[in-house]
Amino acid sequence: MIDFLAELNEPQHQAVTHENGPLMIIAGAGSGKTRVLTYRIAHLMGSGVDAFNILSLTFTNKAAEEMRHRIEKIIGSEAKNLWMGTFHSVFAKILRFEGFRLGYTSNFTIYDTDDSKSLLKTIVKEFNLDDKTYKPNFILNRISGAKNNLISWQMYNENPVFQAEDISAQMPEIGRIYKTYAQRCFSANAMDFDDLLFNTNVLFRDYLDVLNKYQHKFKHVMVDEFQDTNISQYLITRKLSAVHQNICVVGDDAQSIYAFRGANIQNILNFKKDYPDLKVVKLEQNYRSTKNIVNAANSLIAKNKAQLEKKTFSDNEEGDRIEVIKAHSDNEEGKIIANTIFESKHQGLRNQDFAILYRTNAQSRAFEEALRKLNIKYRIIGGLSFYQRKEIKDLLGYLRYTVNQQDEEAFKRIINLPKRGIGDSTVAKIVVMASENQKSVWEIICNIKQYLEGRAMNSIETFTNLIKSYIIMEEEGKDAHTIAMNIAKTTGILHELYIDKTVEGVARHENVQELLNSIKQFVDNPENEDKTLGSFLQTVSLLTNADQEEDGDPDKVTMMTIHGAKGLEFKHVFVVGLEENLFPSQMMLRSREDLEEERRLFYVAITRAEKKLTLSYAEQRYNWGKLNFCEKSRFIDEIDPAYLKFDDRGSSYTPKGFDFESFGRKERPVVTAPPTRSQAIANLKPVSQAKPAPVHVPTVDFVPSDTKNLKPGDKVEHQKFGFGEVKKLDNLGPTAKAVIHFDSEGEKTLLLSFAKLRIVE
DNA sequence: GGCGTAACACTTTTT
DNA sequence: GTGTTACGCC
Repeated sequence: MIDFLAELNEPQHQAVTHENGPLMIIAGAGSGKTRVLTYRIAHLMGSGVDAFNILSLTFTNKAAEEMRHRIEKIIGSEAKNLWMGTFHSVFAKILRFEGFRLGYTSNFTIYDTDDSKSLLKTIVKEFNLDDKTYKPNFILNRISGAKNNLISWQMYNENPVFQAEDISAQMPEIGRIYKTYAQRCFSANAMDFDDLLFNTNVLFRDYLDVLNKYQHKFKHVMVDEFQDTNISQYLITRKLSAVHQNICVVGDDAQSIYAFRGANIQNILNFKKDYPDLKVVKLEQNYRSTKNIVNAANSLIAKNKAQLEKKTFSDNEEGDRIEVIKAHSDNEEGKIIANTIFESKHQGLRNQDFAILYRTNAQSRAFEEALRKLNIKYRIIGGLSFYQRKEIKDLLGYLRYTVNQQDEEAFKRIINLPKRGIGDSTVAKIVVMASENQKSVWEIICNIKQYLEGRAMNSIETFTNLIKSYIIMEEEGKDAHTIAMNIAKTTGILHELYIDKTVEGVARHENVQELLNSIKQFVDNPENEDKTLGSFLQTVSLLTNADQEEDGDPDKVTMMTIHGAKGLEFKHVFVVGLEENLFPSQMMLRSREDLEEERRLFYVAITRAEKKLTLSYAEQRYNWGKLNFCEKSRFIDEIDPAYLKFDDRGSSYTPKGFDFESFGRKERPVVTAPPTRSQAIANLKPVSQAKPAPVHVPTVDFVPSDTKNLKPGDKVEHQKFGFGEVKKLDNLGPTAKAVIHFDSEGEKTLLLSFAKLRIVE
């Protein structure tokens, strides 16, 4: 075996060679953590442990793949058999095999955040609640928090503490929403992200034979980024390693930045209590950054109270002081940083050596524009990912529905797409029918003429026949690419985008082609044994932001949020937007008052830098069309000023060495961006449109905007039927309904979401 | 009933 | 600046 142990320092060596019994590695930033984990697995395999007995949980799928390749280089192709991946992807795989015990089929759908929110929205609407108080984001966070602490909807509704909290938040109905949400997901044969972990816990709790099987399979369990695991994840790993007791966790409490999603720093702090004979190894030497950067980071993190004792240090060169730039505006901030990058390239640095890190995705625009003007190539990680684009989700919707006809979110997305004359009211009727007859939407539309009539029915039959033809292909065992190609063609999605010659239409067509390509790659990849549509979908829905495909040119400036930068390193890092209320974030401070997590986030940002670090802030910033005046972030002042160097360059600053001549005196960007939607519209219409004077229209309180106040006995006015009285309200069904007795028309049942009613005082 | 247009609301971080 | 909803027209 290759002697890779020689190059390790003492604590690293201990961590790698510790074989049996629980182990905790506290790995400071830049301490060679990835190397230790890689070698540790290689060492275990070298001493006779089979690859398929090792489970290694990472934070991104990409990290897992990289590690697998590194191990492969040391130990050989046996590394292919390692179980590696994110918590979500590994346990989704296990649930595919074992989920039938909980009532799911093997091709269950994974709801992403958008699906979850859309489902919550419909539930709120059905309950006739005000969607301004009941915000899907908030409810989802609440439900997610409950699930991550293993609180089922039953437990949630039985516990008066939660109800008291919800009442004080003006949302007493959250318990009921949670219940309905969970039941809907289940009947749609779907799990959201949190369910993947929650259900794994249920599975291991209720089916001891299953637990036993995996306990014996995984002789070694390793968890990377342990500081960012939540209770649910921790319990899974604890159960899995209960037999062999070979659990190895790696983490750094100073880099815990996911408490907002349920990560629990107590996991690290309490780990010792759960494993009394725990061996702890601390990796404290930073090999990544200069002394200046490490010291500055230490001086900042010292302000935090909750942390384990450790002393990180660097034996590297002293390095430059940290530069702090004050800019007049957000756009100027972009220009200055783009210019700095442009100049630094003469000092032998390449694009790929730079990273621009910000707190929120929305901040990327000023930097994009500035970099494009100087013809500097960049890539953005995160933000709206490829798989969140409308055209992609549309095609994926068809794929999902082909695999799982219970998937109502997919149904709602594709039923009238491309337009086939099936409108909202028809869809609403189908949903009502389904719930009244205790059947799934699919069963209704397969026999639609038994239930409803009207001109949309023929379109619905065409639709079901289309889907049926895809299902047959799936049952015949055709691979994912063949089916997806067929769907893209026969639905007309591809054609519709093909004939759309607008800029966006062309881009969308390309995107769909790209998706089809990636499915082809998935099918052609010999490492994927299961080439079915179901298998592809499960992989796709668990891709992380860091898993984005590259276009082959690696020499680009990287832009991303600090959260996305975890585990990465760059020669020169810019941390931008250091303004009070932006970083630390106003939201964070208002909702959780957790300044320490924001500080750790800043710590993570600083420690990404190898040689140089630049901090910047702007005095004014445009946010959603409004100009805001900003103050310098308190975090800059928390760094020991001995490590800082202040610089305020004006907006007239132009980069040295920028050759305007070769650009024809004009800034002529070679990297062209597609015009934005508004630009495209502006190109179509002349600007000379006179705006009509605003007309004052008296507002009328028509339902549904006011349904929350509607109760039996109310006198109402209907636009068409005139005056009447509410007899009965049925808001338990999928669509809220009211039985109203009208003076002229007699009794009528109305779908409230479409009725035009007004409450008469 | 369906579809196009205009006003409206929304901006934390991610699996 | 962008995506969603509501209204009014066909």
